[in-house]
Amino acid sequence: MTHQTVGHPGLPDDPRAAVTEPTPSCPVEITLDVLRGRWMTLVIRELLREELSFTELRQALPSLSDKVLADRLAHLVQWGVLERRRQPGWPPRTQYALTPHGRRLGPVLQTLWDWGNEL
Amino acid sequence: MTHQTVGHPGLPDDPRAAVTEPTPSCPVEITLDVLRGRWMTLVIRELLREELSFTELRQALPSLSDKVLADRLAHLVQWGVLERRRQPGWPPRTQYALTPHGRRLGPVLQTLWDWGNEL
DNA sequence: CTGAATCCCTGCCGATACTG
DNA sequence: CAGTATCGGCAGGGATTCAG
Repeated sequence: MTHQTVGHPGLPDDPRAAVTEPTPSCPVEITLDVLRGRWMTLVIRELLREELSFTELRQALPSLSDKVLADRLAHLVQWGVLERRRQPGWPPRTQYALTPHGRRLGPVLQTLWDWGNEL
Repeated sequence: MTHQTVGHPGLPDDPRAAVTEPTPSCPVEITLDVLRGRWMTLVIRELLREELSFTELRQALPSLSDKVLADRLAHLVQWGVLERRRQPGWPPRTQYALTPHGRRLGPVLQTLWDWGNEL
């Protein structure tokens, strides 16, 4: 963390903390964008336990459709949260594993859990 | 926090941490629901600085429309994040201030900032 | 097995106009 | 001043079908 402004304790001393409209360069927006969308946190939770294949994820989250699962995984790969490893041979198999950056979402989700669990 | 499960380190030992589909009772979903929607984090940021009236918020976030601002404020009041205080007399004036629970969103936003700022 | 393509439905968000 | 009412555009998400 950088140091705090004197006038606004608790807010980062960064120009992006002073924007007056939503912008993709704001770190808070970035994180919320990674987490955005139904099923997203559950997919991440499953992969925090262990790396899984497409089908294993489907079995873990039976009500999640193929299309949405593929969307979520592609989204996370694009953000550098997930690594996708195709296995050669037949039948095809693709393993999904969190990157180091992705694994650091664990504490973030814990923070969200704790606040939501308050009161 | 409660203690951790042995088999799944880093995940809360709570039935709600094992759900297989999105549910409103999950604390993570609760927090993300509070934070959901465009402009929401900026509105909260403004109120973390100091309590403000409707018009002061409009001035702080000029591109935010009346309707959406009213929606966001009502949403936050309903979640117990904001307290709404009507001043008697004319012209009408309504002050919005974070509750203690709402003020604890400061560290949550900081966590989101830090992760999004990584790399 | 691991997706991509398509269709449809819903809910969000913005703009505008209006009221106590 | 502090909202509400109404409308329309657009993107998200689910079901189904098809392909490498």
